[in-house]
Amino acid sequence: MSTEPSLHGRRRPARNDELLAIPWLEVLDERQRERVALEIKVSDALPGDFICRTARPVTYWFGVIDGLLKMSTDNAEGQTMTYTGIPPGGWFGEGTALKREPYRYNIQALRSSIVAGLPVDTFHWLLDHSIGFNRFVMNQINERLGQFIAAREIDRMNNPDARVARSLAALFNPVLYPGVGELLRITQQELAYLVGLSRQRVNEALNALQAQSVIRVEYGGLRVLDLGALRSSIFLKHPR
DNA sequence: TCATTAAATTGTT
DNA sequence: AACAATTTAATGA
Repeated sequence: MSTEPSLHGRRRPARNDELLAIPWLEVLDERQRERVALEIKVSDALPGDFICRTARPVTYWFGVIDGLLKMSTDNAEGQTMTYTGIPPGGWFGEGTALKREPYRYNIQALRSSIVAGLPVDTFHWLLDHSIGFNRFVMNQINERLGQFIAAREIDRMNNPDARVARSLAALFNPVLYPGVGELLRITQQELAYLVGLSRQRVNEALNALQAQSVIRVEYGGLRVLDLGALRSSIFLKHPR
């Protein structure tokens, strides 16, 4: 418990290029889009900054414009458990926003990030007035359910290469994280934090995946070549 | 814009 | 965990 990190950077209106990075804006009609765009707030988060914390009241529905966040929680023994990373294009917290309950997770920036927030009242207004928005949120929740089931599977795998592969596949999910595209900006150290392995082991796994032409390792990021293979882990037998 | 230097990231033991 | 090698970012003329 040293220095308390700031809750977030100062909030400001969203710039135009930042609005373009918000996937659900395009399902709204012009009137709704114009109204909502004015209410979206954006903040720059530095590594370690909290976007939201457990037990705090809901203020916003959040989305990642750029950067990388992690979702975690502290258990009774005081240990931090990391659940997932959130790359660009990802929106989260709709569960708590829907119920107007306190946040159940900590969301922290893993690197310098740009985070957008839609006030909960506006979130509810959209639910009441836009069918497209409802469809987006429903689709989002459904897709995440699939991810959590996959995450349980990942946790039970003992093969580190498989864990890295499946965790990567989750981050490359085009529905949940449309801002990622082909190239995921993430360092091997950051990925190691998310997967729960050492950087060395992650490096080894990544090179194995690269050798199978499933991904390409780049400086400061990873490029998917075969998302299906990443998901199914068919390459895991060591063909030598 | 280019060259130099510092910082970040990766590869390896 | 330590260290060398490589890549990018920052600086200043």
